[in-house]
Amino acid sequence: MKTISLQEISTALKVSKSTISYVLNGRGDEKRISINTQQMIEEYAKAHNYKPNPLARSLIVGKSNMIGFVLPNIADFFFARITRSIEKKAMQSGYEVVFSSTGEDKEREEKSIQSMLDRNVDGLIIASSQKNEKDILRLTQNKFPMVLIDRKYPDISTNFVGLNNIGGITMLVEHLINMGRKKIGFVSLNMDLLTLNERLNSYEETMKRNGCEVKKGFIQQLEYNHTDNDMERIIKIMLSKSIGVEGLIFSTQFLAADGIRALNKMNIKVPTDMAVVSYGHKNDFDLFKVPLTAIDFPVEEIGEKAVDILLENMKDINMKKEEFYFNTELIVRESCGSH
Amino acid sequence: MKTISLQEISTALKVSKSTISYVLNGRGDEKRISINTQQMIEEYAKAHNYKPNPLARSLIVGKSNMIGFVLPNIADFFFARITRSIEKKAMQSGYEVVFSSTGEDKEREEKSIQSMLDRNVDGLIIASSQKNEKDILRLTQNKFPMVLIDRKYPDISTNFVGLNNIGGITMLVEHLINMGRKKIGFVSLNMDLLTLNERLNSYEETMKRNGCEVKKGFIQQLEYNHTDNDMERIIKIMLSKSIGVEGLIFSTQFLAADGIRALNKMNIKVPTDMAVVSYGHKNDFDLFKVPLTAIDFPVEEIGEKAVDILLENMKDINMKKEEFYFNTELIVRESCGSH
DNA sequence: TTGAAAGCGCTACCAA
DNA sequence: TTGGTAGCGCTTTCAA
Repeated sequence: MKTISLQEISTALKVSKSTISYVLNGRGDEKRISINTQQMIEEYAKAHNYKPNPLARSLIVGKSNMIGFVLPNIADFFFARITRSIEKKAMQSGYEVVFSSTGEDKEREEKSIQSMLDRNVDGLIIASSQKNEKDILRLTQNKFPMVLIDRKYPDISTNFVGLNNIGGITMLVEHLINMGRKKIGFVSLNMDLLTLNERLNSYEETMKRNGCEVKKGFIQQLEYNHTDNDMERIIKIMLSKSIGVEGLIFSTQFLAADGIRALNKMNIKVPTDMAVVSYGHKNDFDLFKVPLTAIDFPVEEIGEKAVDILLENMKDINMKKEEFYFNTELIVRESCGSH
Repeated sequence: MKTISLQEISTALKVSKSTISYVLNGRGDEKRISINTQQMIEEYAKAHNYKPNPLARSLIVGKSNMIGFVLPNIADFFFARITRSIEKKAMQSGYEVVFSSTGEDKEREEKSIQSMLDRNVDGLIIASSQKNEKDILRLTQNKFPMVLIDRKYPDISTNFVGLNNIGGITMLVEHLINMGRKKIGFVSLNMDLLTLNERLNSYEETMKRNGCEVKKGFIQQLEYNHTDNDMERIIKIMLSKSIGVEGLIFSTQFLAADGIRALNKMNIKVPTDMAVVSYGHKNDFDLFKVPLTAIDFPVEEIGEKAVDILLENMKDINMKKEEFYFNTELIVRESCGSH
């Protein structure tokens, strides 16, 4: 299990540790170590499969070759895909990734960040709970290399990679209107996330701009941990005579799937009785009873871009903050009627 | 960014580092440090939010409070869910998790394992590529705490948590037979994984046991990175007159979704023209055009059980190897006809 | 009841 | 061109 240490190869080769360290760190020429010793050392190291102890090294140089990724939940497919792309991209530059799920909890997010800092990560990618202004501010002020993804703090200027929510929702609303629906409901989560708020605001604005009234009851917000019953309840409300919604926008792909499940159970015909669209895409939307029209967006790309910016930031502590928004794409299927 | 160090609190309090270390590690009474100094130290530490540097500590004690999880791909929903459950369970015992995706690649798996070992992880959970016998053997021989999940080496005795594949496939075959289908095809991946082989063998045995012939062409294996066309091609083959399959078992949930996609495209009616079942479940199978009958299994539980066994193993290096198989559950929907 | 000092494995400075 | 040595922040042995 143990790997050979600098000390051991030093005594074996009768060469000082420092010399070996220089050579193995590619500073042999710079330090003008003779070509012979260099070769000897390198051969021995390779032959004995020497790997420097990253802990010892990290302790002294203050770096770790690790990037930390703090996210709400690794079991969320959206974040799992981002994680993979971060990992891939980071690996290409010789970095490893440590991650930690926070469950949208402030304390756990604080702990995760601190723990990664303690482990000397060289940079941080954070999909924050948006309840942890303190740490984000602290990191920013200390010029610690960091990029936020998906979740942003409006009052703090940071690197950020996210989605063009406004464009996406606009497409959705206008698609529904084009399909002849004017009374459009909006189902979201009651979490205070900027990304969700942007979607809601964009819905309201686009409705107004198109001369569609947003009646009381058109907007419904569910708990993050809602049940099937909760979903049925709010759909029932929106279908009631006084409200009479004819089209439904779900603000996340998970809500959309839950919504379809409820509609099926309540025997409400899509798209005849109710047109449905989803902000966010799932792999099997095309296989649904009524294939679902949805906004898709680049997921892997978010992670890749975040790593790009982070690496830049690691090179240049004082770099200008960069914000990047990916555009979304409307995938039209059959859930709003024939097209 | 920097946190206070032992040295700093030592000079501030005029107490030696060792004393402080003892107290802060809960060995104050054992070392018979006076209650006064103990209190003083603890208060000061709390007030200044002292956190021992995990790197320095790890370097000396050879432990890290981290569990390593090596897996094929974090973007695979199955593994993402397991990762989350491992993380949750580990956290309850004060451990953090580092993970690494290997992409089913032997070299990358070796590297990941070595890197985790170098970082002094206290134990390893591995969903191996099954191409890395060498490391698994080495770890076993060195009595390094480890548990394998999902992927197993038949020739090496290790801790293991997996699925009762045989039971699951048996249910699937017999369900199809009960629904009146005798000519049943089996679609799998051409990867040499024990878990996949078990499913294939179980299919053949159950067919035989029930007096159903497994004709040439009944068994089809696709590349891991197959295209939609590949899937259509093999379905076409199985549907050809000479073979004439009436029911299809897909050996993973991903294959099943791809298969349904192909059947839809080819305009083959499920279940009339073709009954379909999936070994493995996806969240939205119930929302499909024809809700899909599938084998479901506990996913989170695999991770939890793995952590349980690993913690045991970390406590007792010489513990008897434990193998655990979770039973699967048949969820009957409509893809094999009315029930 | 407490402290001094060694040492984990490495890097980096200063000497030689 | 190379080596000695200090020190990263901590734990642990031995001495006081």
